[in-house]
Amino acid sequence: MSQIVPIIAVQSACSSCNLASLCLPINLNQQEIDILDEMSPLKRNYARGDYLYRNGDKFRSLFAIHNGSFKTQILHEDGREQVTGFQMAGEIIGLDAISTDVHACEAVAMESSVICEIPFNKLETLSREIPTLQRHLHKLMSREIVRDQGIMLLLGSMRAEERLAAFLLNLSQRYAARGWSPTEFQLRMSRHEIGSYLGLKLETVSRTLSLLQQHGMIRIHIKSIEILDLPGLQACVSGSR
Amino acid sequence: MSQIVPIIAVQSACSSCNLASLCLPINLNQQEIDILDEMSPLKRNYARGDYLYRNGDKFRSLFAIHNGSFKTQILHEDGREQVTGFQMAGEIIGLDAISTDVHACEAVAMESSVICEIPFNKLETLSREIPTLQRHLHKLMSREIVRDQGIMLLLGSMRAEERLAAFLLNLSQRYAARGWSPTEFQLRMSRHEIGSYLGLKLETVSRTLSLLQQHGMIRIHIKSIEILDLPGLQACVSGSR
DNA sequence: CAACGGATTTGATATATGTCAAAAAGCATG
DNA sequence: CATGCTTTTTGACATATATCAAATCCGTTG
Repeated sequence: MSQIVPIIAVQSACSSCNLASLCLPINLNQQEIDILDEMSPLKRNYARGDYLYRNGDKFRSLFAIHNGSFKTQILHEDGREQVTGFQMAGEIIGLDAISTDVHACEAVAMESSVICEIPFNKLETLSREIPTLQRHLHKLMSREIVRDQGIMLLLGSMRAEERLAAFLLNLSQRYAARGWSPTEFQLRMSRHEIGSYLGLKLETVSRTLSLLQQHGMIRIHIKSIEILDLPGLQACVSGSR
Repeated sequence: MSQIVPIIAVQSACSSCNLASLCLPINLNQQEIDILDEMSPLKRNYARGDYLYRNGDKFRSLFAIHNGSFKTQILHEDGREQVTGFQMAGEIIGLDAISTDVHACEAVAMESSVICEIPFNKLETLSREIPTLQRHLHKLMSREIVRDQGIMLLLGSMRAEERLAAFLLNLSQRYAARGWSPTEFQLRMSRHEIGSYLGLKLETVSRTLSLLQQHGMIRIHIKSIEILDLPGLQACVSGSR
């Protein structure tokens, strides 16, 4: 699942939260940074279970995750729901709402989190003045498209074991990109949520994780996971069929 | 699958192909239109099976389909492939390549087609000068994200019959939006390609279409399809489970 | 620390879809 | 228009995942 990449490049040292430093990390000159800082985006706390936005909410801002993590999900009229992503620090959510000025999905905090709100009107205005920012915004959106297509590949053509392997590798890479351990981390989401994301039932998720453990690929206990055999997982994903 | 919408609003009367008229249909004033026309995008013909771009090609332009239709697909290293979309007249492809400056998938003509090439550098420059165009580009990209998430929902939580119903409804809507019959049209793609798109094997696609026919929802013969019961198909998609 | 409720694991079984195979139908070619 | 190749349909059977159910584990709360 190499198509699934972190939404934005990672800031390991992000003390202050403003557009220039965290939300849109790019190389700008001082003058451009000053302009950005004037936006002084709002910073807000969210507790586990809080909604960042809901289906149908009016679109005003993009949201950069300062720290913590979120899940995004679509709700279908018949009650079906599909988790479309798990987002972590440094990633930006809300891009789907630009198309209709209304949020097409909902975002829920998976733990205590801090969010930078980026008013989209301001962002558009600024990106007309700062080509680097404009280009960055475009790449951001395009990367989301590529990520989604990677998930389509996963959902459309991988078996349960391959899906789980791809999922774990993706988490591993994103933790590594943040300077955290790529082999030992806590899953923030339940089996049910993993299942929804991967198009599997929670029992299948549980069974398949047990299987990967039996194969010596991982050690897992509830939410604690240790990856023992990264190349093995990669082979699993690439292992055709 | 109301999430899956046409990529851009449709131009029923598109005699000339330039940014102002077809490729990026929006409301601009005359001055803005003149600016756009200076771009005078290249117009080129493609035969069935021709590649518009391939995996790994350097990204330079977006492509607007003037007429005809294309499929886009991802190739996985192990030979797996996933059709990520079927595009028709008025839709824009290539957005995935912005993220890395390299095309992440390939686009193949499904019939004789005419393409308008839109140099992306010029588009970015122009969209800094024309806010309406900038907003339009953003909506274009966001709509692609929403579309992809709709497919994730389909692949992650629908059964074969529901997937086919959603697929047919989506085609129907897009044909209708172009002023063509929403209930009678030719499928441009093979059962294999439909299967790849919907995460099903071609035999399952064939069987399921036969089933929909038995239920009186459609009349299908090879590539000719007539939809007999639009509400029935809608109920099928929304019919939970 | 006991008790409760939700999450996870595991087992037994059901079912939807995949796989393999063959026939039929359609389409292109000489 | 006869031939051969590809696509589609249909059947029989295999298998991966879903479903239903129960036991266990875990975290929370009083």
